[in-house]
Amino acid sequence: MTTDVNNTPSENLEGKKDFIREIIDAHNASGRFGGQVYTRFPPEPNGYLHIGHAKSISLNFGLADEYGGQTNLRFDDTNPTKEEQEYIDSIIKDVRWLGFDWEELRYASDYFEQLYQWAVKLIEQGVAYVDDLSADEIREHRGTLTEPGRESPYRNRSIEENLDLFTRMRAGEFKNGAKVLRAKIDMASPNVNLRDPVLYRILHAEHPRTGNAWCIYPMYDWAHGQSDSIEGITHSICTLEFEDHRPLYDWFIDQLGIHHPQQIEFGRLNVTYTVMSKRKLLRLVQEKHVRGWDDPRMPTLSAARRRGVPPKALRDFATVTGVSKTNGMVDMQMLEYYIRQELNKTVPRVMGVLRPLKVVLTNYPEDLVEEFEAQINPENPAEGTRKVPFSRVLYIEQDDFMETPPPKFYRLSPGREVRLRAAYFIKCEEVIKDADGNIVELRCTYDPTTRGGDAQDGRKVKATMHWVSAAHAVEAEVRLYDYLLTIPNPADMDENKDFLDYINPKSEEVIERAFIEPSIKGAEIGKQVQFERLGYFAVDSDSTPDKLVFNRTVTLKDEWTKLQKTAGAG
RNA sequence: UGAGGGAUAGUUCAAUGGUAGAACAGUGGACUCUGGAUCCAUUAAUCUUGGUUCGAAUCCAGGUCCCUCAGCCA
Repeated sequence: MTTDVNNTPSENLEGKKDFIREIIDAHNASGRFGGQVYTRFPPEPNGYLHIGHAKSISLNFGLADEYGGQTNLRFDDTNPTKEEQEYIDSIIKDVRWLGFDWEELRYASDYFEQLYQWAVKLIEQGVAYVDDLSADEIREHRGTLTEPGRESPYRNRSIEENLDLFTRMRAGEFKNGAKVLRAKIDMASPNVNLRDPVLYRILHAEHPRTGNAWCIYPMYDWAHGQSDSIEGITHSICTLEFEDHRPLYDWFIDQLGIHHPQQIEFGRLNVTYTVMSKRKLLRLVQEKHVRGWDDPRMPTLSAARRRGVPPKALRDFATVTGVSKTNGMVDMQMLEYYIRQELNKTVPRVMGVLRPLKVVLTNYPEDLVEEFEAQINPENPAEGTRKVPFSRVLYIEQDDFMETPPPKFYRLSPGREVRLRAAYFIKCEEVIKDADGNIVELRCTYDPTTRGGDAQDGRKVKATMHWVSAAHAVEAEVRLYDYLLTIPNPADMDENKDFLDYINPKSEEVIERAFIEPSIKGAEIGKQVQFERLGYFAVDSDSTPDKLVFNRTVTLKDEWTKLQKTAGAG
């Protein structure tokens, strides 16, 4: 049922059980569900899945897998005014991409008829009634957190009248908001969810799946538990904010006398420097602060895929952050660690120069072109080598040269010798500047005896740098991504500011003309590589046959940048 | 001020009456044809006050702080 989920860190967490697994063990010990574990992932199709969902998905599918059970994907599509087919499609795609496959694909809307019949049953049992109060009046009657509510004047209608009215609600006799069906529980309950919750509202709206078959739609509380029950779910895992709903979840199921799943709540996963609420993500998209749901800066799964994040990194991240009853804020660097870990093992190396500085090797023959063998992945030599052409005119990274090098700068500077990866040692002899004093070219010499990068005399060099042959380089656009926000926790912003005020202006930087070694030619959309010394990159969907576009998935860890930052701060 | 939850290194999790540990982050070092990777070392925590106990992060009592709930959203 699950696929491609081996070798997750959970293997290293053996013996450590979180509270959910302990509950399941207890159920298995008592025989409550006959040893069965059947879970479900129940998104509402009103937006794209994000990293927080990845945790819920991994948990639900992972649990079932561990206990030899099954998991359904179920769309909680009970509110047609907010839901769209586009979201259904993207969710299906994202769950698959994450590496999971479901036992059954279901929709809450599959159960509309059954839910309706059960509502009728509740009316017949005298525990549900049609209320004519307006939304405002209902709110007013509900009381407050500290004061009990008051009963609706329509609360004690006869069963016959309720049945008649409910039938006519379904038949479309009433306008939106004219009536609702409510459960008759306790208007004085200290838990406001039990103060006669609404079961059905009238919504003359077209549903993505049921079209115009219905004009009354069940509320979450009425639909969710019963849907779980129908599917034979044993453990209904949801987030903390539903704790107060559990008594209601249990109440409905007990009234109906049907299979009773156990609702279990766990803490949401938040990550620093981004936002995770659907409302905020929707604003980012609608107000065009990003280019779409899959803009690589977004925390959505489709954005992660586009940016080049391997699904295994997300799964490992979900596993290692654990499950508890605290709503935590995990450091984005934790996620980045798992992204790097996975990509380092699996992705080929390539040399690419983002900000080119021309280097002319004055003692290298004009027309000579050599080809060097460079390892595809030093982590896995079995992958072999690739050929990289070398010639008299090269590009190196501007950052790799300093005319007056500060302490601890190991790279190229006048008179200093460095290694060009897999090629030769070169030495900087002369710096060429334009009229404004900008460095435009370096004149260097190479040492032919260091061919392949090894010095015969055993002399050492402090830096090995990436490079690209000017005549052979492939031009590409490269998009560098940084954190979406300038502050780790959006909750820490000034009260009179909006989270949009904290969008990182450098969250995206576009380099129009970068130079990549020719082996990159023909790379397909989605192809992941490491640009040596720079980071991991993936070919973006904006690429065309004529022009490659790369997204930086994540940088490499970088001691030098860190040194500069700490020096700048001090 | 009603109800329901929560509080352990900077962060996320362990420890379930018996030596407070891991991962990420940080720091120092080794190694290196990626200032990458890897390896080694290291800094760093039980919200608070009492109580029970030979022994408390864990049990009990009081306090403090944080989160969620008053949609015809989910």
